[in-house]
Amino acid sequence: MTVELSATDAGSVMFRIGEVAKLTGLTTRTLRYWEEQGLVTPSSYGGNGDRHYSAADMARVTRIRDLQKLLGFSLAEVRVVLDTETVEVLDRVRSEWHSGELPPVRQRQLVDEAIAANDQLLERLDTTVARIEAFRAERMASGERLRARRTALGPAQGAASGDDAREN
Amino acid sequence: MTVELSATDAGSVMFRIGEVAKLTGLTTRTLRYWEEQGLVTPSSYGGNGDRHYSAADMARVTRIRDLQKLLGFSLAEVRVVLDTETVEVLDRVRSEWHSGELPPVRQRQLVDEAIAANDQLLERLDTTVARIEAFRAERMASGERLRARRTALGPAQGAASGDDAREN
DNA sequence: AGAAAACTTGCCGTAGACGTGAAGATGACG
DNA sequence: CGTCATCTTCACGTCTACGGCAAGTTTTCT
Repeated sequence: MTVELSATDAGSVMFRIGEVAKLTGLTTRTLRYWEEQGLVTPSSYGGNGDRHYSAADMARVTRIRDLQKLLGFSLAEVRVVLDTETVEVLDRVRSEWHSGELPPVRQRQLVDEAIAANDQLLERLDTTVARIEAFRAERMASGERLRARRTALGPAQGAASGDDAREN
Repeated sequence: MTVELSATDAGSVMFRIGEVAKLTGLTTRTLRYWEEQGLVTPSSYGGNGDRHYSAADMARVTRIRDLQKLLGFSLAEVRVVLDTETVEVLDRVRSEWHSGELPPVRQRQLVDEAIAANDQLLERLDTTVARIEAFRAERMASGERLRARRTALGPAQGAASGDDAREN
């Protein structure tokens, strides 16, 4: 049960690709593919090139997985979301550490882009929710009709004793 | 603007594949593919084999599209949903035309199955909406922070070439 | 030490959901 | 009657998101 960790980077805990796979329920192939697509890059590599994932990397991996599996985003869409989040983080770091590393014009541009992307995403979310709600309403009505029909069909008799008489 | 309709079937309005494509935003290839996959079959064919879609067929097409695009269902999953809906329709038809064609036990069974499938679908809709709402809340907060940061960065100054007018 | 496990980089394969012509038949129009 | 727009049925091409194998290296276990 010893969790195989490599802690070469300044004492911070690092995971190997196999561990990340097990912990996230993904495959190593998927992780390499995501890296290939520029979605998540391990923060360091070992001598033979083996990947060392930090806790932050892990978080990013699970985030990608959630966006993809829970929200049904394509990897391209995931990329957009992560990019705006990255801008946000970078912006915070920059403003806290030493504001003014890159020209303010560029800063404004980045933030504006992030805002635009975010708004677009929000819009999409709203229309999607609205449509799903409409569909839900339909299904509710459908369920009402079905239940009415069932009560009209007579009392419960589905729980017969063990051996059932097969009808056709 | 003449909508090309073919009304060969007892006066009921029929659409040709191209019209269905335009009205639904799909392609003719997609419609043929769905038919090939047994998802939607035009209720009649012309002499040279051209497809005639009824209004009910159209409804089924848009339903498939919504299930697929809004809820992220695969065509296999769509098939399941449509099957239970078919049961519901059959039940209505049966009860309206001449109730009692097949044994009530079987009727009850069918209705129960439809109810179960419907409830399952509703559950999935709810969890999906819940996830999206949660994500939406995240993004809203993110947007707040981004906007705060932007106002902190100073007034609009994209004066260079005027491609700045991004406002909502 | 030496086997076994885990990792690496290729590179080709696949399933789902269509796209994209090709080649030919049909019906409407001037 | 020729042309044009649509339709038909193959049949191969494409994109996404990986799966899987090979051949080689490194790490870990005993």
